[in-house]
Amino acid sequence: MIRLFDSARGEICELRLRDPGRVSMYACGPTVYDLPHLGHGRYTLVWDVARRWFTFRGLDVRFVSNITDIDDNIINRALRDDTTETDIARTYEHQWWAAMDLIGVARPDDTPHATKFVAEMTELIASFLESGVGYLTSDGVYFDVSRVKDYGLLAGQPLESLRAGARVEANDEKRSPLDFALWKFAKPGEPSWPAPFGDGRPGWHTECVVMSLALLGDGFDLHVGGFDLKFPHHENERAQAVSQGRDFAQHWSHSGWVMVGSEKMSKSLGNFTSLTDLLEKTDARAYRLLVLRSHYRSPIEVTPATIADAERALLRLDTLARRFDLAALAGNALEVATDFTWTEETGKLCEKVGAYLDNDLDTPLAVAALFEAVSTANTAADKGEDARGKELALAVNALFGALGLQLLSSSHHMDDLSATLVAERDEARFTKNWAEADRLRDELVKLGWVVEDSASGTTIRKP
RNA sequence: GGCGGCGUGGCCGAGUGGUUAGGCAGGGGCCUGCAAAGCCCCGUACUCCGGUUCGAAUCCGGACGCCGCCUCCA
Repeated sequence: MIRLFDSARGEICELRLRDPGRVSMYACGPTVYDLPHLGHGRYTLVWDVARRWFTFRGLDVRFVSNITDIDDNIINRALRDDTTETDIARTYEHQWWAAMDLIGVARPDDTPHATKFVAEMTELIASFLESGVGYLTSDGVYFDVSRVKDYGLLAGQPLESLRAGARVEANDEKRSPLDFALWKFAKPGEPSWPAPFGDGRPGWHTECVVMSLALLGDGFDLHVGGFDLKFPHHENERAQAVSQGRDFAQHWSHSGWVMVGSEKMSKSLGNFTSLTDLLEKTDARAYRLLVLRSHYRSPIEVTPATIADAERALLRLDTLARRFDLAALAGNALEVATDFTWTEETGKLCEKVGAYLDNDLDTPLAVAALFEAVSTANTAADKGEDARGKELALAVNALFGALGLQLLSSSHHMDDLSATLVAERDEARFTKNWAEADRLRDELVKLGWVVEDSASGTTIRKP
């Protein structure tokens, strides 16, 4: 049984499935108007891990995550860059997937694009106008939140108190500052789609409710995203669905944000680091390990220091992979080692790690248990229990693999010169010519290698 | 103002009332020709003030500090 904190209920509860054995899961994807930043990296990693874990548990997961390819931000960016909205969306969607591939986030099963669902959106909006839940103003169509009984469910407070805190609204045609745009009429030169109530473009909240219901159907299992989407975005998605008497997501989960110093990283604060930049100078696996080492609902600091810390921890795992000659498991692919054979000892490890992960995706405890198993494996091998060490190492590899973290035994290819030096050093050591052996080691170090000796000879690796 | 969260050893970061979190860094040792890697040992921490309890980092009350949402935001 998988348990997960539910933002609507405010407690950890069982993830109940509409169809036993199958998980339908939706994550709001990016608006493609800029490079993805570390916050995008965090939420995609968190839910990639969840998806992988569900899959490892034998569940058939259908994961849908959209691309918002029409939005005010895209229009503004196109104006700024003196190009078209289509060009901006295409450019940054490409950047998005490139970053996702680098960071090892598996592609969703479906990636609906908002512009491909406009017909469904206008149909929905028309029905809102008909029922009176939606209303026209001079600049678009708005949704009357007072028409939804339990509006504020996700925000955790009633409509009145939300309204009390709302900031002064520029648009005085809205009945309430909490009402949101379903549709925005196009200004001259802006991209627009035809609609009986006036040509224009859909509002963000309408895009996601339409796409999630279209692909996953009413009452799908799990809707996820970053905490900052909980209100108003997710609240508004839900409001639209329930105002039509439709079942929406049965379970809501939100992931914590990335902090910069003591502030949340966000587009509006302008304090973001692009994921693309990070991945250029860092092993992407370090970011995944950093994310895994904290709980998904807690804020994390991503700084050069915390990344370096994760990189050194990763080194310990790669050293294990090298010592036991572990095969690198599939990175971006969602493959699960279903044919893994557990021994009594590794079975217990799997049980322990699994219990942590089943309980609100407690990756920090799971990772701690795996690091303990690394020590156990090394100790076993040190004592000459090679088979036992190997079994443990294989299990650690399989379980990290289930979380999408690849252990690498050789991440760097040895060039001819280095290979020659290694061979010469083996010869020097064999003949106990220590001076020559040390000289050759110095040469290898100068070439950027870390030299390690063992009974079977010299091995080299990058630091 | 409303709602929610956080405050743990040098750093990062878990924590279900009592028994080792884990990682990184640091110190000592084993191993090694010397190293590296690995292994063993070492820190006795929980913002503050009360309270409950045989016993609290963990529960209750209060104080202080910090953060987030209520506006676009993962």
